Amino acid sequence: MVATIKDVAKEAKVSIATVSHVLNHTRYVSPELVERVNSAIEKLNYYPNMLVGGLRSKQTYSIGLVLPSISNETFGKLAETIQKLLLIENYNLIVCNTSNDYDLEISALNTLIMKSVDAIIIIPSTHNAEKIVEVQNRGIPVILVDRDIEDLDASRVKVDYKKATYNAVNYLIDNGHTEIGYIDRAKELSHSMEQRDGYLSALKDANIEINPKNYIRCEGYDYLDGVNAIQQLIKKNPMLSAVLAYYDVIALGAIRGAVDAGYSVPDDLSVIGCDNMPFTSALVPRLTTINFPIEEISKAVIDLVMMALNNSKEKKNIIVDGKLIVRDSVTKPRVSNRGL
Amino acid sequence: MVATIKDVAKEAKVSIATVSHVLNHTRYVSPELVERVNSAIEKLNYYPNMLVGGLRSKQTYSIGLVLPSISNETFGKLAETIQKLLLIENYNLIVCNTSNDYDLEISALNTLIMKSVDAIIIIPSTHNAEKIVEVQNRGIPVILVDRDIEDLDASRVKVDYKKATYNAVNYLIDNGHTEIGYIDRAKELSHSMEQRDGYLSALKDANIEINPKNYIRCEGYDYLDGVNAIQQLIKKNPMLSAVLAYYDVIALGAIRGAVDAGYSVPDDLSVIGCDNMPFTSALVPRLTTINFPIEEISKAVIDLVMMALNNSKEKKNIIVDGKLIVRDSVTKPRVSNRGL
DNA sequence: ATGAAAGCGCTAACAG
DNA sequence: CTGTTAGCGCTTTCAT
Repeated sequence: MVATIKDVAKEAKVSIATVSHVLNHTRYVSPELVERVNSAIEKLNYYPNMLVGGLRSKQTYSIGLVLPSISNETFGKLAETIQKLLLIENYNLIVCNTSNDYDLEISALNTLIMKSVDAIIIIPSTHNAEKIVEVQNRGIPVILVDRDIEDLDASRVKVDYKKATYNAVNYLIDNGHTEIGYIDRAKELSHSMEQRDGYLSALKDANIEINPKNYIRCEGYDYLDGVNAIQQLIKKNPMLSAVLAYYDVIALGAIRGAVDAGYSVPDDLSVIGCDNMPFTSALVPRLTTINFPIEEISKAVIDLVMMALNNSKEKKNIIVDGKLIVRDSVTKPRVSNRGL
Repeated sequence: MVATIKDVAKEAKVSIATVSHVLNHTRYVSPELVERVNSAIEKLNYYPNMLVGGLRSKQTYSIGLVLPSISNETFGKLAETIQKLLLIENYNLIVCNTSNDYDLEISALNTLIMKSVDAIIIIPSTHNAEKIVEVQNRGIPVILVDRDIEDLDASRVKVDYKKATYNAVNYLIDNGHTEIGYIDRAKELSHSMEQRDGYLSALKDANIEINPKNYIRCEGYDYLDGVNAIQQLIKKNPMLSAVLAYYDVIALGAIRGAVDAGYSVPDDLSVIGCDNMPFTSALVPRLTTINFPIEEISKAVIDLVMMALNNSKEKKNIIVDGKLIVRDSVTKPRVSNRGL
């Protein structure tokens, strides 16, 4: 039915070894034979089966990508960028969603093991390194992205969230804000700790007292969670003049919630988001946000993957900057509370 | 290094056939042997290699998904939903982006052939059926989603865009609008034609004269393209009181562009989008938009894939509704132009 | 410079 | 009820 290497060999009147070598440029073949093989391939419409390559304990040219969700625009874009770069190197991507669920993460990892992927890129959903270590022990290199797992001997690419958040809060302080809220994620992940760290350090360095009423944790990733969070925050501290959200969609919800509560944004409430998602620059007001440098991260990931694929045992830590994108959602507070 | 079926057989002191049958429940094996095999599997941490199954010309349990982009939130969500449903049936998804480019689509299809996928789900980027027919001829079933290719003998899942757009325009007419703009995509795809058809039919059925000044084609998928489009449209026809955009992000841009031009939305300009992307319900004003029923489409796709995988030669056409989600971005025009 | 043939890990037909 | 064995399509040694 579908042509195999045997058919090509027969058609070209050569051995299958010759066909294989023509396909892979893996030893000298005389021009005439190359020509005959290529015609046969074309005539029979032959495509080599990539899976068997993997059988001979070689590469499968598949890379696994495990992440919480690709329907999140940021992660979707990341997946797409990584895929495009990988394609250049002739690798394919098998994407697995975990929905931030550890069991799903394990089953994703198991699937990728069974699919004999050459490497796994993962945005982990927990701190649990056990399964990842098992994967590594099978000889599959693992690259960690965006979120960290301590004590794991793996290459990583991360955003310097502490610095990014520190800068963002500082920007609010420079604008005269002192009652600065922070909407944090409910789940305790490495980057949340870093971000919180940046928030607290910035306040501390500016000698602003830390007010627990300005801090809230937010359950989900839907804008309604942001609506809810900001309204609670406002209730707890009516003096609140600025707020930082861990995710642009939450910031969007915060704006919506503030508007619904009769606030004007940014005049009554300045808002900063995180991720620089495409829609943020179109909002009214345009959202000031922390950039998530997708291209830079993707390139770094590819570098690390290729390094691992070249059997380098070396591990590398790449840190990228999350710059503040200044737009229109931050102004000076109506009445400066500084010193009150 | 990594355990194979042989190692398991040796460890369990049975034949590899028995191990295989225990793994696949494909013939009776006595409880004692099952027990021994399972212990051996656990002890050796054995995972079957899914790729070899495909070698024996069986299934690979991989399905290909070819679409323009997963960083588009709608397609990303679609990919994720399809993947989740497929996972229940024990299939994995290999996602390929085409960026609406035919050459990339071809190379994606070639890759999927070489990866021996069991079926291909595709949102095509052209009307060209040639490569798809080749794929089918290799025995790989193809399911078309969202966009159509005429004269192709394949199963399909589509939104009734004509009806959806007809309804949306009718809703504007019912609200008293007569100068209704339409921002169309530049690329001529099946669904654009259907949408334009719906737009024109609705106007015609309401005896509203078709005004070419109300129609514009828009190059890209960025919100700035929407900004640009609406500003041109306003310039061409200052009487414009409502506009329909082919994509929520373009609608977002249209709002932004209208606001920048001194319009108030919806008071001066009513706007309807398309896709019901998550951010639309958080916008100020909340966007009225045509729903893209992701769950329903995904389920239909899975049904068709499973049907094809069961060797059914039957082809099926599934049409789903794109309902109008009424929110706050449409009002009656300030001054009704009806009859002017 | 090319071919023959041994496997890669597994399934399934065949044997007992 | 279980084991033996012939391949699946290809890569790679070994031989020529």
